Amino acid sequence: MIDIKILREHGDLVKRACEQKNVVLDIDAIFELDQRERLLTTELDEMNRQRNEAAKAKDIEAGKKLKAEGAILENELAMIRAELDPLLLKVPNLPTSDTPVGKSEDENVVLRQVGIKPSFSFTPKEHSEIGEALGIIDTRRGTDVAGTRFAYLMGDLVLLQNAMYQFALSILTNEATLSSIIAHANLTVSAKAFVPVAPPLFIRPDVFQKMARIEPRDERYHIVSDDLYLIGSAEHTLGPLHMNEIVKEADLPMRYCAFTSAFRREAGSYGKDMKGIIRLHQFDKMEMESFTVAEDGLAEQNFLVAIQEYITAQLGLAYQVVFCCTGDQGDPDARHIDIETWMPGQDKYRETHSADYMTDYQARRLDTKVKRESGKNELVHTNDATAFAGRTLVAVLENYQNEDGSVTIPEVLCPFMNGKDRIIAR
RNA sequence: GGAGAGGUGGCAGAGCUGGUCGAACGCGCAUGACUCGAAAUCAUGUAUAUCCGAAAGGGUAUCGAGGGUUCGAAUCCCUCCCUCUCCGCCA
Repeated sequence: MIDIKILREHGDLVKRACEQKNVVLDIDAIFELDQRERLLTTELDEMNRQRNEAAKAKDIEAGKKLKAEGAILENELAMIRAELDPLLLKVPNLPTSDTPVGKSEDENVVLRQVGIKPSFSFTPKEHSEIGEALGIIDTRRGTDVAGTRFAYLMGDLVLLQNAMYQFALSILTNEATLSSIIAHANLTVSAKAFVPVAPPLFIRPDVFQKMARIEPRDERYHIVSDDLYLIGSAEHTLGPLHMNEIVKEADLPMRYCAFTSAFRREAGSYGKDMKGIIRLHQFDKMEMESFTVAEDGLAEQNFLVAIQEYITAQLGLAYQVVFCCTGDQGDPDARHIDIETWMPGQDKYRETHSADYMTDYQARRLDTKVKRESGKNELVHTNDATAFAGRTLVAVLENYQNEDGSVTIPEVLCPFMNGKDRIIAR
């Protein structure tokens, strides 16, 4: 949730943010409601003070009168809050000042392109064709058993995914490696290692709401019998890890990573990316999540991007770093950066990673705070970012394909392939 | 799933025959005294949010969450959430 004080004092900023993020919201109306809410609250506080006095004096008559009057105020307040709260939840986070302004993803800005696209002496195939031919991707059976947008990953592709997981873990839990990434990216952040986590894949609606990720609900799987949602990313249950806690400043940054399945209904993307495993209802992904003090949040995001770049580069993949414009940001995001990896079979860059910086937007509702050295409590800042996802497998299949239909394993993954050959072949 | 017990401040733990309870005592923590220094000891302080105030300070709300009874609720009632114990089932 946005800081209500920003809305009070800098309504223009909030209005501009809404406009830039394509959020239609009557900020003036929210402001009005808030003003009335504050006024009534002050009034009610004063009335309660009198009530408390009457109660202390055991003045039953005065108490009865004040109670009746208070009930009217309380009613009025409840009505205003019922109107105000849902509106406040819809107020998006403010984009950082360096975020490019734009209506849609078409106006995203490519920050840099890194790596060399592979050249082929033949026409490279799409991953779906390669994978189905090798028997490592089976969408037909996936569809038969679970429906459209489900697939079986088989054999060496599962080993490859596992290798990717091991590889990512070896980076994220190693402070020396993280230090060198930091030095390489010219950043000044802590090299503290990530704590690997196996988080719940289910989340309660109220917590999901606090993460500001429950919307769009069409996109979420809801288990009605237990009123639980399936997570769409490990972020959803990593972010609330310190809900209702006040952590020590010395404990920050706190960094976590988790390799989990992610569930998405893909509502509204019918007919898009129907081939292969680029857009499934269920896919596996390794996510990074971090909690920092406010002033370190931005550098932390740059650090997470640096890790993403490192992983992608180590895999020998060409990629571009894209600064997502305001119109392509999520509501809770202040700064959103994507990594798009070159997919030769599709002849284009495709999003494989994203890195979101939420400032204190999520922490406010989660009530995750840090006790600063000064003794003051402040909201923490949160960041989340992909380490690798199912789409990284797609990139490997397309970039490492050979003319005979086989696929070479990227060198850095070989130590994690359980002694398998360097080639995935039929 | 069945039966029972319980959720109080950073921790531990009273209060729960309604009023003097934002809440005892202890531990921890902070500051000060003592000390060459430390330990021990003593003194003082030590929840969160919000409003008023330059500050000191004060008001209000919060004893799992929400609602109710009452002039007055941590204490009584209802609903929900969670934890623990026993039985059953199970990877």
